[in-house]
Formats: sequence, structure tokens, C-alpha cells
Amino acid sequence: MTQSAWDRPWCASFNVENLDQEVEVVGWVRRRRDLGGLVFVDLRDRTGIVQLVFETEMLSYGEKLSPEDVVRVEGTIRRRAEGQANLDLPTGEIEIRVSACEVLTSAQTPPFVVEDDTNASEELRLKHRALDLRRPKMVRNLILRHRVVAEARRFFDEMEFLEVETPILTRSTPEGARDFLVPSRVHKGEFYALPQSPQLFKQMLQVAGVGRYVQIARCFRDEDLRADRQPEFTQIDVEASFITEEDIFFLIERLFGRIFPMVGIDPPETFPRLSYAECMERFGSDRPDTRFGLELVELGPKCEGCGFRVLESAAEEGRVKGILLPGGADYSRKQLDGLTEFVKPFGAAGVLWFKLTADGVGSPAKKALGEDGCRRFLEAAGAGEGDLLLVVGAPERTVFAALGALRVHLAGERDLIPKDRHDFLWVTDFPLLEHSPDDDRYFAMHHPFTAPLPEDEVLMESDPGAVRARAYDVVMDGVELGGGSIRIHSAQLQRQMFAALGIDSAEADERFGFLLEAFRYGVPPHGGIALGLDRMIMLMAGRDSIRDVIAFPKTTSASCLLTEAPSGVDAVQLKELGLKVESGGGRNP
RNA sequence: GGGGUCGUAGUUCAGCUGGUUAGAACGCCGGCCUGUCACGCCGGAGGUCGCGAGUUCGAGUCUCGUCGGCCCCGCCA
Repeated sequence: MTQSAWDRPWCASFNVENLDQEVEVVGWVRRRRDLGGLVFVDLRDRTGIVQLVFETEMLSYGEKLSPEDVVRVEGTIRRRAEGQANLDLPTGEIEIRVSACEVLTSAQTPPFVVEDDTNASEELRLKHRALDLRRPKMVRNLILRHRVVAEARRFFDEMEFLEVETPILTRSTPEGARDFLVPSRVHKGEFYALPQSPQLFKQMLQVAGVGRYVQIARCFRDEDLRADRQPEFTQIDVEASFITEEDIFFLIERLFGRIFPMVGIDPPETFPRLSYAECMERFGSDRPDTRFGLELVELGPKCEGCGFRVLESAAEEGRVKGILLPGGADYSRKQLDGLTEFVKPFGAAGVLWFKLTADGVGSPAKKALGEDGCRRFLEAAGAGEGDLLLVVGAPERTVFAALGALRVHLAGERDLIPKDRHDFLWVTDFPLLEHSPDDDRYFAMHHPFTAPLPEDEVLMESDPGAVRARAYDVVMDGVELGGGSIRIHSAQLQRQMFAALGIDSAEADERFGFLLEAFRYGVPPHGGIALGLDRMIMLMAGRDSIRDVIAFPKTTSASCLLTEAPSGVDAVQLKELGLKVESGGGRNP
């Protein structure tokens, strides 16, 4: 059987149209069913499985196979015996009657069963990632990721974007996330930084006249991990010249229209737009999940002179808002206490609750407010019989953080999130600057090159905190998929921005000099966006951790269970770099 | 930096208020079986209870520390 390896069929490629064909297949033994005078073996590759049959003179070959052995077999495609088809398998109507079998390598017993419904812990799966990645679910995720990236590249090519690679070894620009640093051997005592994003380079490329830039870009941030955050991650990084917000919205809406249908999700032609302010007021979040209600209700005015000192002062000094949970009056005291515990990490003292039942009003505040006082709050929230009103009073950002998280928590607990619905939206008009109480100064909410809204430019000096930015995020189902902005291209405006940030011209030159220098020689108006590829694939694959869509992810303590990175290095390496390590020198030198 | 939770056979777990020889399922090994597809049946092997210290006559079990996994807050322009 002579054939090019590139023409050899995959395991799952056979069906009744191939009957009686002589074929050669290669793959991994998934399972053996030894019936004595007859042995069935499922052979697996990345496409799926096909059933091999060993009988008569081939019996002894089949009996010797064990899971994960790598084999090459020759045989004939034949229809399975009457009534023996397995309709769960694409190849379930046929089988390969083996006529030759070669064990290319035999495998040790794997530490876990290589199947979708394996019960292996994620820790074990990460230690044996090669085995884990053989599981059909993981293969599917790898394939999906490949197809999305391939389609994105096709799309941007059609739109006449140029993919340009930017450096991985670059310059540290503090502010923002912590940098990963790489020591320089040639320049002892100096360090490269791994890019948090190609931000400055993609703007340089606009000055260079590239005009439309895209990159599937690896980014690095040395911050603590989460289920949806890894120290290295991938962005679809986009920047273009002579464009406005509308052009970006159009571009990304078209892109999503090409990508999401791959998993049966059809985004709308255009996505709804919500201002940052509206998002915070209605959902307590700048990445609202709009697939369910439970919107925040304003209760501040009801607190004035209500008689309950706690609410009165919260309304005076901060905000009082609530969430009405329809049918929530069945929450037990214990559950309600649990909600208070839930909001505490966000800085709220607790949750004040009001129940409206056939028996009247129930609330810990009833003594202070009276039955009628409680009813005024319930009415303001539009409560009906059987409903529960949950109230938080605190400084504004605490109220938003606590209720925003509580809203999502309640929706999950009450199963209010429709599984088959997916909401896309743009969040716009972010504040340009964020005041830090600790440092008593402003920081750029996005980055220092983000342009303000033209109508807010007059406020740059008088009221910097009120200036809105030409920045936008794209959000799906409560997950931020990406964000970007129209950048500043006027030197005058850039100076104002640095002034607002408390960066003098010397510091600006020191940190961004190369970009500002380039800007002097003809910078086009430009802007862009960066999409979080890992999160996007995670949502498309219906997973809740990006580790499932990254081939070799890190654990939550940023180590790699496979390679045991990071590790210590030997003294010679350190000496070459002119480095000394305090205490111990790390593991596995 | 902080909080929570978990760590027992190859794997996933059970193991009560501390008490004799630490169990189950799957996997593995051996035997039987010609239509299985989570094959079935019979038999067997397999344990530093993450690590270290402490309390106790006695610790898988209680306490402290430590290491590791996961989730969250802070952090993530």
C-alpha cells in the first residue's frame, strides 16, 4: 500500500462509501474489547475514532494492544454486522478488518483515561498535557482556535490590513501592569521588558504609513492570575489610520459576524451601545451581562429623612442602590446572611434586605423604618408580593462593585441566564482619567494616548475627572472581549494629557520619547482595538476557564506544571548576566 | 498582599465525636469468553493518608507551620 503520508486518511474519515477499500491508518489505541475469539480496538487520532477488528490469524496482534499504543494497521473497510452499528460514531456503520498491524511504540499505562469524561483533576491533566490534549474536547478547542485565527487573518487580509510583527524584547514602560523583565547580558544591569501589548509599536506603524495593521500578538503581564487571566495571552491587535470610532465598530461587527457563526452564534449586524455611565448606573459594571434583568434601582432619594440613620448617611456621603429579586422572598435568613458575606470583599458593610409577602413586610430595618417606611423602598423598586429587595449603601464605587457582582451572583444562583442567548454590546464614553485617592493624582484609565471627546476637551484643565474618552470596549455576555480607543495625534492635546497625568516633558521624553519624536514628522489621526483571543475562544467553546483553550497554560501561581517553569538558573548564567540572587536561588537550578 | 477551599491506592473519592489489619469504584495484572463499543464473568496486586513539627497512651482524623491545585478580593494603564 504505497501512499504519501499526506494522503493517508484520518481515523474518522471513513464511512459506508469506503466499503471494501484497502486502507492504511495510524493512531493511538483508545480501548480494547477482547471477546476471546474476537478483539475490537478503537483507534484514535485527532479527528476521532474508528473500530478495528482483529480475528482469526490477526487475533494475537489485537490481544497485545493496550491503551495509547501507537499503531499502524492495514485492513479492509467493511460494513458492521447487522444491528451492530454504533450511531453515536461518525464511523459507526463501518469497521476495519485488520490484515496487518505494526506497533510503532507501546505506551505505559496512562495516569488517567484519555477520554472526554475523564475524572482526572486539572492538576494531573496539566502535568500530562500531551495526554490531555488527545481528549476530543481539548482537540476541539485547539481546532476551533486555529479556525478562528485563520478566519480572522483572512478577514483582515480582505480588508487590506498588514500583519506586522513587533518586538517581544522591548522597553519597560511602567504605569499599567507589572512588566516581565529579561536581563541583558551585553548591557549588564539593564533589562528588556516583554510587551504588555504592542501599543506603542502599532502607533509607530501608523506614523510609518502602514495604515491598517493587525497582529495576532502575544502579550505578557506579571499580575496575579484568574480563571480568565494568564501571564501570557494572545490579542488580535488592530490599529488603523484616518478612522473614527464608527469604523472600528463596523470592522469588529463584521469580524464577529464571520467568526461567531462557526459555533452557531449569530451576532447582530450592529451591536447596541451603552455609555460607561449608563452601564454603571444600570448594572454596576462596565462589562454588563445584559442577558438577564435585575438592574440596579436608585434608592437615594427615599433615604432622605427616612428615619434609619444608616441609610440616611449612606445616601448623603455616597450612594444607595438596590436590586429587586422577583420571587426572592423565599430566601432564608441563612441565605441572606450569605449575601452579606458575598458583598463584604467588595467593601460593602452588608446587604439590607426587604421582603414583601402576604403577611406584610420583613426586614431588619423594620424597627427603624416602620412598615410604611419599608413599603416606600419596596414600591420605589417596583416590588410585588413574594419579591426581595437587596440594598447596599456605601461610597459610589463600592455600591457599583458590590451590586454589580451581586447581580451576576444572583442570576447564577437563580438560573436566570438564558443559555442559548448571547449579547454583544459596545461600552463607550469611558472616563479619560481615573483619580487615585492613594496617590492623589490622575491615572489614564485606558492609556496616556487615548483622545478625549472633542466636546470635553475644554474640561481638561478645569475638571479632568469629568473628561470622557474616545475609548470603547466590546462586551459579550458580561465578558470584556476587547477594548481600544481613538488616539491623540495633536501635540498640543498630548501635552495637556501629560499635564493632567502629572508627567512633565522630561519624563514624557524618557518614557515615550521615541513615539513622540516620530509624531513630529507627520502622524495621521489613528485608533485601534485589541481583542482578547483566549477569552473569545473560551466563550465560543462554552468553557469558563481560558486554560481550556490554551495548549500549555500556567497555574494560578504562574508556574507551568509541565516544565516546572519558572526555575532557578545556574551560577554561570547569573554571572554572565551580572546578577545576584537573594536567598536560595530558586528551584531546580 | 489578603480570604476561602481541597490534598488518602495509578485515578476519582469515602473514611463518624482521635481507637484493632485505611475501604469503594474505575484503571492495572492473570484467567475465561466470536459482535463488542463504559463488553461481560472469575481471581489478584496495589497506600510515606502532600511534607514537617506539636498535642495525646494512641493522629488519615485535632493544632501550628510549610508546599501544591482551584476560586475570589486587591492588582490587571
